[in-house]
Amino acid sequence: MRQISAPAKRRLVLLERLLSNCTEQHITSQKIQEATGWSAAVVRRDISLLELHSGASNGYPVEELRECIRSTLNLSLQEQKCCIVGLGRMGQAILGTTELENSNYKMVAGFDSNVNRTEVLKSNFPLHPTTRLEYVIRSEGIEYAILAVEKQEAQSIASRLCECGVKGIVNYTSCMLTVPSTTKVENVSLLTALETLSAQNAEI
Amino acid sequence: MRQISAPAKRRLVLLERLLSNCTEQHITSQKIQEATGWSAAVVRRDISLLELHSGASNGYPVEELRECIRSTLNLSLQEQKCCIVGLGRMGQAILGTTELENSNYKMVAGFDSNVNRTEVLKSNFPLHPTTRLEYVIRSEGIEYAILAVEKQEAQSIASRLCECGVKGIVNYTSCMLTVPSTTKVENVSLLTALETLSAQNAEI
DNA sequence: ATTTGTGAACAGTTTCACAGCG
DNA sequence: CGCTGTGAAACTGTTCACAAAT
Repeated sequence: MRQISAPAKRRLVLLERLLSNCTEQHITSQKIQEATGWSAAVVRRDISLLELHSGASNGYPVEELRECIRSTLNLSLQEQKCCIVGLGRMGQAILGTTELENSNYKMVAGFDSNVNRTEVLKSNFPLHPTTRLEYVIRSEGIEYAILAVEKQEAQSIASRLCECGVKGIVNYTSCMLTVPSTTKVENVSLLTALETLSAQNAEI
Repeated sequence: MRQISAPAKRRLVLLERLLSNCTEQHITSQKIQEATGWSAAVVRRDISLLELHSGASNGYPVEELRECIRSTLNLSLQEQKCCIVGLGRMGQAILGTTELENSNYKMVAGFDSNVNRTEVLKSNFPLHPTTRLEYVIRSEGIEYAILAVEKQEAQSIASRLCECGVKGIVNYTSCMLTVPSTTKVENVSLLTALETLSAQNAEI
């Protein structure tokens, strides 16, 4: 067997985040159950798909497990290039984030259709007018985009991003994007997240 | 039948977002398939769980369907109160967001452990030192929290939020939170989202 | 002794295919 | 007559329970 289902992949990504803050040397499926709420059986099944085979009578070695998740799920590739499109309030907050330091993701470009912003804002990487989107993404080989534009622009920018081969979009807008199956979308808008929480709490 | 699965709820929330930007009067399951990538059969099954029963030979009436999703999934309740904890770069961006205007969510409080921030920052709702978290959440009846604090504080603040009965947390930190099953978490950190995209793109 | 790894049973979700309805 | 709604089948994911490993 060597086929990791989508739900298992999502859990493994979160497990890797959990392990990154873990101070113990070893961790058992039981401990992971307590921390995450997933059953110990599902945890063991997920991890077995990684073909780690070093879990023993004292549980999984934390660092080894973490490294195994990272390599299997392509979380350890060197320098995956990202860009941010839309430099309004949200985009500016992301510009200055330190969250990607020490990660494999590197922000290499920002875009906004308002040239005033691209000229005035300060950042560690170049800011361009949105007209240069295709050129910069192709020449830099950017694989991931963070979408933080106004609602009205969201779908058209998303389509342009897909067109130039971006593999994934982190969608900070509350619009549902239509994209080809070659591009993946993660919806992280505040409104969508709140509505998802409400829906989960609705007992039906 | 009257049991909506978690994946179906997630899809319905996104479908509601799609409908909110839809200009047509009617929409068919086939059209929804083209926009979302979900199969027409799964769309019909999801919608059938709502017991709308007004789909006809020209598809579902958009406004009626949208309202039905909203009422079934508790998206139409009046004024669900939210607060934001952590007023750093990300928190400040959320402070000023207009995304929740015209929604049922109302931001009513902000918290930060740095009193300088709570005194200096401008906002349409009161900002408090984090020591007042429990008091304000309980007295205001706040149900949802947006977590945008530093990594080190994330788990302890999350536990305090659960303790005072918050039903859902939108987690902007890249930490995996351990919470009781009475509180739901949506992880929307940039790093987690990027890693989830990479994992989906890894062919295993 | 404790914990993993995994066949086999089970539960849940999606797809198929078509009857029934507007 | 096109489109929904839904049994039944197919598939996917989860849980159980225990043999294997250290």
